[in-house]
Amino acid sequence: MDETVPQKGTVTQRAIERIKAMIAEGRLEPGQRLPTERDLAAQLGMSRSSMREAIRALTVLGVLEARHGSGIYVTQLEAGDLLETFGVVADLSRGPQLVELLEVRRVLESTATALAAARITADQLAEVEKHLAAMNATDDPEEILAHDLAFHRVIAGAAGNDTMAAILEGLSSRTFRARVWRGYEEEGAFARTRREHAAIHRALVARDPEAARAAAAAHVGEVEEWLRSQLGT
Amino acid sequence: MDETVPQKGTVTQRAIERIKAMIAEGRLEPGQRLPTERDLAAQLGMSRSSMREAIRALTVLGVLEARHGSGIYVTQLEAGDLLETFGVVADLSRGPQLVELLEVRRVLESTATALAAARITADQLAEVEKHLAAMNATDDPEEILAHDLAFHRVIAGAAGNDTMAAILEGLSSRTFRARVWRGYEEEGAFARTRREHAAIHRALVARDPEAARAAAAAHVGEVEEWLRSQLGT
DNA sequence: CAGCTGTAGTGGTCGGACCACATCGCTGAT
DNA sequence: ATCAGCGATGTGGTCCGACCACTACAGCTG
Repeated sequence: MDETVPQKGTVTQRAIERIKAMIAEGRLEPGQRLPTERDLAAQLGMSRSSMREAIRALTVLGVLEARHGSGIYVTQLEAGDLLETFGVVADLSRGPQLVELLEVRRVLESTATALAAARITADQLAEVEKHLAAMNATDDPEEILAHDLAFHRVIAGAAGNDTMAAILEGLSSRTFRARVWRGYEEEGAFARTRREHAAIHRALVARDPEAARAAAAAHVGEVEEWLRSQLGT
Repeated sequence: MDETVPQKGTVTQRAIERIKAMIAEGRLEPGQRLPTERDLAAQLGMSRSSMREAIRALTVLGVLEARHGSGIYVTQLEAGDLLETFGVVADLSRGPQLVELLEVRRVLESTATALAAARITADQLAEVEKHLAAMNATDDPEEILAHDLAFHRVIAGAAGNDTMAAILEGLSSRTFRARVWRGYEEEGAFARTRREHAAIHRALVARDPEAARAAAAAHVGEVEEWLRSQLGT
């Protein structure tokens, strides 16, 4: 009788599934250290090369973390770890897909902002105001963009849903915003952006979720509409 | 003078960035075939092993597709390709993070259902009804789950935003639903689920976005609340 | 012309070697 | 006895070369 299980897919793919399964079944806890690459390969009856490819793939997915000279560890499996790859989607999307992505962001960002209006603490609100002021105090597009991102990041964080915040972080990834930003700024959109941010801030101060939701939706919607018009060219 | 660029991170990591950049810059179009592993490795001045790890990682991310004996190709970079990995998040999330994930799903699902109410075609509506009927005609949990998933999939597809549909697909991934489903069914929740699905269907037929949004939000919210109560144990 | 076949080229797997780095125990001076 | 310094060990990172499995296509065969 042959005990060799039916080979489905590539060896590396099987290794990925096996490791994922071990984590899903709780046999590997977050933060725990895995056996060495050499041992793992031996356990699953494959070469170290194939096992390394599996580990590399899971590392990129944010499931594992390899520390040179120390070992391989399971990440904390928190939202930030696993959703980091979400940025790749934003980076590689083009044309109509960017609009769809922005539409998703509008939905999530407006919800997050509404939640934040109800839950934001005084400290967090102070941080929001810090970035708002910094944004209005300079004309350097790079700096404005940085504070713009931080502005929304603090708000998303105040919404109390780390998963949602992590997704929004990915949707607002550096290159994504930078690409849209380039042409956007040359239409005097800065002034409008500042007004919109001010409106969001007002709603947060007033602790008015509905106003916050509307302001955030309008804010993202502006960019969305602009991008949509660009595609029609 | 040394021409060797400053080595940042691992060789494999650099290869991943380089290939991603090539795609982002449009030097590699969707569907296009890449040079062979051996050539790519030579071009970037690294070993085939390291290049293979990079390719494997991008394959898992849904950016590349390797066809044994044929070559390596860029995927269509559509929502479905890139967001397939989103299922991993759902598979490996536990406890409070599952609730957060469900909260995100509630937001997106309700929006998608509202959009569907305005845009769904007769054919799509017929498909929805097919799964609704099949779902009510059996008591086999497995089959019910399958039609449940299909029910929501058709609706998400009718919303007209493939990106949103792909994310929802990941959030409703098989194992994710199966895990929640297990205990959920033993509380007579089937009857309630059927009522909720009927409500969603009614809203779609009436082409009433607001009713659809409310019905979908309530539907997901029910599961969300149940899961939240389970964690309190 | 259709079908088969052989062959070159591709990704998939393997094993081994060596390098770079982290860790920890040992050494030896204080 | 304490602790700074150092060296051995083990780990992931990289490279190489070989071979296997599969695809694609040119060329042959009927």
